[in-house]
This record gives sequence, C-alpha cells and structure tokens, in this order.
Amino acid sequence: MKNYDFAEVEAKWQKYWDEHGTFKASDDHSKPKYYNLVEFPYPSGHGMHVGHIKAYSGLEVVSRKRRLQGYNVLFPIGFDAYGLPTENTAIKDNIHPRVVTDRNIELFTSQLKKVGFSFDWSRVIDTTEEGYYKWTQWIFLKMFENGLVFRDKTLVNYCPSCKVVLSNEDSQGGKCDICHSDIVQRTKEVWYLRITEYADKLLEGLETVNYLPNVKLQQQNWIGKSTGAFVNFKIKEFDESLRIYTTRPDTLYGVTFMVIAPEHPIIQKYRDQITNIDALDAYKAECAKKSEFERTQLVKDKTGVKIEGLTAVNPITKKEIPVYISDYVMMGYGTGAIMAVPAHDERDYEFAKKFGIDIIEVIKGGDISKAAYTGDGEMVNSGVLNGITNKKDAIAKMLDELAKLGCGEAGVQYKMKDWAFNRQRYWGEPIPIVHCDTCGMVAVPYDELPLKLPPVENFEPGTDGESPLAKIESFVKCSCPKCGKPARRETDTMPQWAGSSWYFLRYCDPHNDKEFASKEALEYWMPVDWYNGGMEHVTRHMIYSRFWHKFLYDLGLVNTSEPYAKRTAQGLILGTDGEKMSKSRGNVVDPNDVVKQYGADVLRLYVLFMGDYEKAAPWSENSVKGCKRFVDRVWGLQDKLTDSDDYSDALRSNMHKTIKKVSEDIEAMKFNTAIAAMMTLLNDMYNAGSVTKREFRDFLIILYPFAPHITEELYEACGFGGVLSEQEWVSWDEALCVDATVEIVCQINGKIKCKLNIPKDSSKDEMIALAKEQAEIAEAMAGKSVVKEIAVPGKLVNIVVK
RNA sequence: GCCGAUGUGGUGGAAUGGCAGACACAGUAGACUCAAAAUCUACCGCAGCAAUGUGUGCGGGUUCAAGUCCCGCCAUCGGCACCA
Repeated sequence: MKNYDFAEVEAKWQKYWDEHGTFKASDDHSKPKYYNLVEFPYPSGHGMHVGHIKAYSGLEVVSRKRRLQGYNVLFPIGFDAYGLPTENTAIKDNIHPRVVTDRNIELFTSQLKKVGFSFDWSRVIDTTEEGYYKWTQWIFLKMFENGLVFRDKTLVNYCPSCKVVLSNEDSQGGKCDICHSDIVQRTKEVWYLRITEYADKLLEGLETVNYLPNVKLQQQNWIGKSTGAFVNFKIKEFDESLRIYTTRPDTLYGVTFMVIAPEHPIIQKYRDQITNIDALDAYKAECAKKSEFERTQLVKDKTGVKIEGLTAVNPITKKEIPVYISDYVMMGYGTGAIMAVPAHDERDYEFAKKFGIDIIEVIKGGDISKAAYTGDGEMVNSGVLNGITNKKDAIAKMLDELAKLGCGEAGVQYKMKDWAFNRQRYWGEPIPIVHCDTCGMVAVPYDELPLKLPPVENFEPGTDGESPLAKIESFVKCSCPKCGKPARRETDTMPQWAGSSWYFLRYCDPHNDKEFASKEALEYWMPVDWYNGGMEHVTRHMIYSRFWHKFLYDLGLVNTSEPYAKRTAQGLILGTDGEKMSKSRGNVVDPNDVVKQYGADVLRLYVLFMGDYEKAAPWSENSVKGCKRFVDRVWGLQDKLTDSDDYSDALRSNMHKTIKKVSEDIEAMKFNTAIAAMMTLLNDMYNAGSVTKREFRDFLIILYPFAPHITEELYEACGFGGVLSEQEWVSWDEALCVDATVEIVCQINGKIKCKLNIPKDSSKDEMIALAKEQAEIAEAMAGKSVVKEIAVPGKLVNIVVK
C-alpha cells in the first residue's frame, strides 16, 4: 500500500463528479425530493474563510446522505453579489464593479470546488446578472402594483460614511451594518416597502415552521406585536384631540399628564397659539443633535418641556392635565404621544418626580412613594373599575367605557417598521420607476425589464445623498410610459437584501426566461426542506424573504405560504486566540491553506468535529492534525481486509450501533459525536486486527458524507463495485445494537463497590441476587440492615443500607 | 433595564436522572531510529506512596442516585433597548 496522496485523489474525484454530473438535481419529478439550502455568499475580494466552509458543511453532509437514501436532492449555490464592498473596491482601484464581481465569483468558485462540496453547479445564481435581476425588478413592480411600495419623507437612518439611507434592520444598535460608523437621523424622502402589512402573517407563520427556538423568538421580538388601545384626549383650548396608544388602558384613571415626541405635528399646527414655542423649538433642536449613543446614555435622566397653551382633558375623569414634550417618546412608534401614568410606569414615574407632577395610585400592591408599581393588583381610585383584581377584566371593562364615550378603541402596534428600500449607490438593481410631472410615479413596463444599469465613468456617490446614476443624463432623461411626456428616471438602487429575498425560488428553475420560475418546478421543489445559515440574518434576510414569499403566495405565484420548512444556524469559527476572525486581527484561516496542507476531507471533518455545530469554537491547528491522523488510519485499514462478506462476531453489534449513531446524529446536526463514533469504531477495528469486506464497505458509506474523496477512492480500490456516490445508505438492526452481556455497577448507598458482567436480559431480582453474591457487596452490607434495593436493567444495582 | 443562551480536565468538547470527562488535542514515559519527523505502546481531573478522598460557576433543595430536575445568586456571550 502506498501512502495516501490526498491531492491526487481529491482532484481525481472532483473531476469525476464534475464530468458525470453526480450532484445535478434531476428533472425527474416522480422521485421524492429534498431541498437543502445554505445562505449564498457575498463574493468579497478576500475570498472565503473557514467560517463559510463550516456553514456549508452541515447540509453538505445531509445532502450526500439524502442522495444515498434515494432522494432527488437540490443543493444549490450562488452569489449575492450586489453591495457596497465591491463598489468601494471599484472606486478605489478604478475598475468596473462588474469586473470585480466576476473576479471574486471565480475566486469563490475555485475555493468551493476544492473542498468538494456537492453543489449542483448547473444552477448557479448571480444576483447581478441581467437574467436574474430582471425578476427582482419584476417582483418589485408587482409590489408597486399592489400598493406595497411607497415614498415618504420622514426621519431616516443615514450613514454619513457610506452615504446611504439604511433600513432599521441595517442600523441595529445605531451603527451602520456595513462600515460600523454612527448612524445619524436625517429627514429625506425615500422608498419603503410596506412590510408592516405582513406583520401578523409573518408572526402567525412562525407557528407552522420548524425553526430553532431562538430564531423564532428573535423574529417575534423584532416584529414586536403589542395589544392595547388608542385613546383620544380632548384639547381644552381648541377643537382638537390628541391620540395616544397604550397597552394599559386599565390605568386611565391614573393619568396625570401627557407626553408627545418633540417632532409631533400638533406643535407646528398650533405654534402661534403656544406661548413658549421658542423653548419647545430649542428643546427639539437639542434632541436632534444627540447621537443615538447619547440618547441611550441618558435613559435615567428625563428631560422635557411643558407646552404652555395646550391643556388636555382626561376622557374618563374629565380632569385637566398638562402636556409635555420629551425625547423619551418616539415619533416612530404608536402615535408619537402617550398618556403618562407615573404610578405604574417607570419612565413616567421618573418624569413626574423630576417635574413635580401628581402620582395617583390605581393598582394596589406597591409603594408608589418609592417607585412605580408595574405588577398586578386590585384596582383603586378608578371609578367603575374599583375592586377588579384581574388585569384582563379591567382592560375589557375600560374598553367598554371608552366605546360608550366614543373616545377610544382596542388596537395593536408593532415595533417593526416599514422597510426603507433604497441605496444611493451604483452597484444595485435600478428601481424601475419613472417620475412624471403629470402622472406621478409610473412603473417601467414589464416588457422593458430588465432596466439595465447604465455604463458609468465615476462610481463615487453624490455629496448630498444622491446616487451616481443621477449624474447620467442619458439614464435619467426618459419619456413617461403613460403619457409620453418628458420624465425622469428614479436613480436610487435597491438595497443589498433585494436579490436574496427570492433566490431560493430561482434555484428551482434558474434558466427560465419567461417566468421567475415555472409553476411546475416550484410545486415540486418548494418549500425548502432545510435551511441553514447564520444567526445574523435572522431579523433581516429571513424576515425580508419570508415577506416577499408571502406576497407572492397571496398573488398565487408560489404554492406554499412559508418558504422554509426548517431553519438551523451554525456557530462561528473563532481565531486561535478565541476572538472573532477578522482581517484586522490577522487571525483569519484560509481554507485553501488547509486544503493544500491536509486535504479537503480533513478540513471538512475538522470543521464538523471541532465542537457543537451550533456553537462558536476556536480554530486549532493541532486538532486539524488529529483529523488528518484519522484519515490516514482509514487509508491504512485496507491492509487489514479479510474476504468475509459478513460482519464478524467481534464487531457486529459495534457496526450496528455506529451506523445507528451516525445516521441519527446527522439528522440532529450532532456531527461532532457522529465523527467521534466513527473514530471509536476505527480504533476497535484496529484492535480487532482485521476487518471484513462488509464492515469496511459499510464504514466507508457512513463516512462518505464527511470525507467523500478518500471513501470513494477506497471503495474503488477495494473493488466493491460501482462508485460510492451511487450506493445506498446502510441500515441497522435495532435488535443487534445490544450486546449479549452488559456491564453493570454495584453500589452500596450510591458508592460503587464493584462491576459485574451479566446477561443483558437479567431480571431485577436476578441482578440484586447476583450483586449480593459479590464479596465487596457482602462485606459492605455486613451488620447493616437493608433499607431499599434498586435495580436498573442494563445499568446498575444500588442497595441502601443502614 | 428586558429577552435568550452558556458555564464540565492543561485545551476543544462527550454524557435518555444511573460508572463524569466518550472522541480528539496537548503532555509524560517507552519502542522503532545514528538522529529527528512520522508511526506504534502505555499513562494522563485534582490531592495522596497508597487505601482512599474529592471533583461539572456559587449557595440551598428534591431523589436510593443530580452536570442533568427545582429555588436563589454570580459570571460570560448574544439579541433588543425610553416600544408607552
């Protein structure tokens, strides 16, 4: 036997699979299907790092196993290639982003192929290709047609460094998701997708899918549905009312003041009648200056100004109450105005203490002289509500009262906001809308799609948040599709998340130029059976794509209401220093280096063996060597092969147990213990001194999804017939997973005294009797009385004595 | 502040309430070698010569039996963050 030349063997089988189309998803729709999806990468100039490899290796193993189980497997890959880093490289090096993108895709493709992933390379997607983004624009126009696209001039998140408007999802924590600089709030007219219209559907859909619990929870929190009531408070001085949203209408009797956001429109409406308008303007200006960071730092110190000239009237008590402006009330949530109940809300309490406002207790249970009480209790000082002890009843009763008075009704609110859908940059899908002075916003006709990106000399964004496209007159100038008069094209492009919001549908039918995918292909392949990716996409890509899919479902264009039946997430690979891998820290591991030095099979095994798949774990070069040793020992096993076509007595139950363990662990994503079980089996095979043909063949099959190259090679070298990737997955016999005898432990008062080999089906009485015969047990029991005897079949005997 | 997760040897990590530390890494000793690497064999939680004791973040509890279940803390990580 010659030494294992992994470079030669891996190249050989990668070529074989490629030439034979081994992993092409079949068009034969009579076979049972399985659709595994991994998040397609953004092709950056740095190439892939080992984190990508781990992210794809999980479902890679599942895909290879499924094929052996007889499924028609769709395991596609593509590139989510629009985005700022590519554009920034283009600007810096003065190369067209198309060229940069093609170069990066080529780099990623060669890396992925070297690892031997079983992707269907005939279905590769590139979101920046005309044949693809045509359909991204097409879906956008469908949304436009159905009233889900609108423009609005409001406060937006703006990144001064990237010079783009960001969605709420892209500015989490007040930082730009692309460059991590501080976000500022700006008033700007931008595009929105009405995702809030789907808030309830997105929430309800979570009940029907199999996602990791924390994935569901994060989405629920992001959508942030709350139920409560809208209440109108009359303004004494004018024929006007101030509408608020509250989750606690039961506390209406405790309202002693109101607070509105500094930007609330009522201030502008009555600015001539408000006597301290200068003070209000000054406060508003001060708030606008504060960064997101400062606002969160000042949580404990409430500020605000009383509005002189506006007095509100509590609709239930008819009492007159003051109105304040304060930045602890946000214009973007609810109605931008609140009723303040200082006795039972911590923020209102702090505000009332600072401004010397009355605090009226309406729920018993706390000490409101010390702090706000937010718990439950008996209603007091609350007129018709007095004596009610249940919050639900109190709310219901109050809603009745409000209805009678005609000044309020039940309502719901969401934290999720509409999706700011635009970038003021070049490298994105052009938004296919024309602005006409006569007709307003007009859709580009469907037969003119794709609306192509024009050639540009200079990709630099404009200074005042304008897209580079705005500078290209030939692009901007057009005629209105409706009335034919001169008009202007929209120059914003779509955000990075557009292309990835429907890519899983395109994989079903990637070369279709008549539809985004044929109905037949969608019906066969959808939904995605298993989707794996990173936790960082849970509240963006996942929600966005579920929204697009549900929209298409409502139009009858897709056949399932949810795109993903199951969602899991892999943990990060950290650097050897235990820190997140990053270029600046210099702790990034390049998969190419590992493949070159140890081989693709070793890399694949290690990223799955290094720890719990869902948890973060640091890279360790030494542990990579451990996997290399394992692979070499597998290679060496061919020298121990006997002629027998059956399992040997020595290894029979071991084989069944390991096949069972590996089969089940793959389904549970416990790849580390699956590999450990195969290592144990391999050690046992070496200890047995020989291995039968059947044992070796079955071992190669269960190892194949993890280490496909060496197993294919050995399968061929041992003459088992055919190629391994076309064999069937092995089954196990539950009855043969148990040994004839088992080792049990004998304990006295829970302390181990001795161990004992007994027949596996011994009864409890037999076990206890046998245990008592043991010298160690007899000795420990001498002179003591037995309190209790416990026997657990196959495990232990415990005798409690006194 | 709220929500969630995690806490086990020198390291990564295993353990349907039933022998804690599987599997691997590192380490120690030995074999092979002129030598080294590779490989193979043995040992390998801590304390102790040993018998033995002790041990899964901390403090309680349930149980014949707790890493695992319950109560109360602490720490680390992640998400949200004045959401009315």
